Amino acid sequence: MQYWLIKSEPFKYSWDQFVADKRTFWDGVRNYQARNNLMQMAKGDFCIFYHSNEGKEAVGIAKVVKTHYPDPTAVDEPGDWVVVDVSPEQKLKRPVSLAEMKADPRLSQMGLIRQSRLSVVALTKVEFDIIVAHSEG
DNA sequence: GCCAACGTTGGC
DNA sequence: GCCAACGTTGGC
Repeated sequence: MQYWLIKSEPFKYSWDQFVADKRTFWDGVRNYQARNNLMQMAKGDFCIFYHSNEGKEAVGIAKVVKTHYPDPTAVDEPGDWVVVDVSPEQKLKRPVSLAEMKADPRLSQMGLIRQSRLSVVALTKVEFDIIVAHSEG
């Protein structure tokens, strides 16, 4: 079991849209590191759903329901890009802001903060649990 | 709107 | 294969 954080601009694809869809394929990744992370995702892995730009906060938890397959939106593009299927697991009781995560020294090493541009980053179970704890605190 | 960080591209 | 130039992302 692994843990991840996936970023989306709410303008492009918001948590509410995700919940309405019940399931989506996570497309648009055009970065090799992020793609490699997608390829490592296993069925049942949990992902923190993070709103970038607008909001800048973790808003929910998604679950990987299908492992990687070719990105249907990238068939005409060079490179082998992939997507995974994810479903909403639960909404966080309250969003956890980036400022709050930055303020927690236990999260200072997490991928989101170390490499803020990466759209799919790995989390440790500890980091995942800390974020969830913040949302309940 | 600016800027920092980082990835990608292309000339050599 | 190196490195400068450029583009993109995302926080502020």
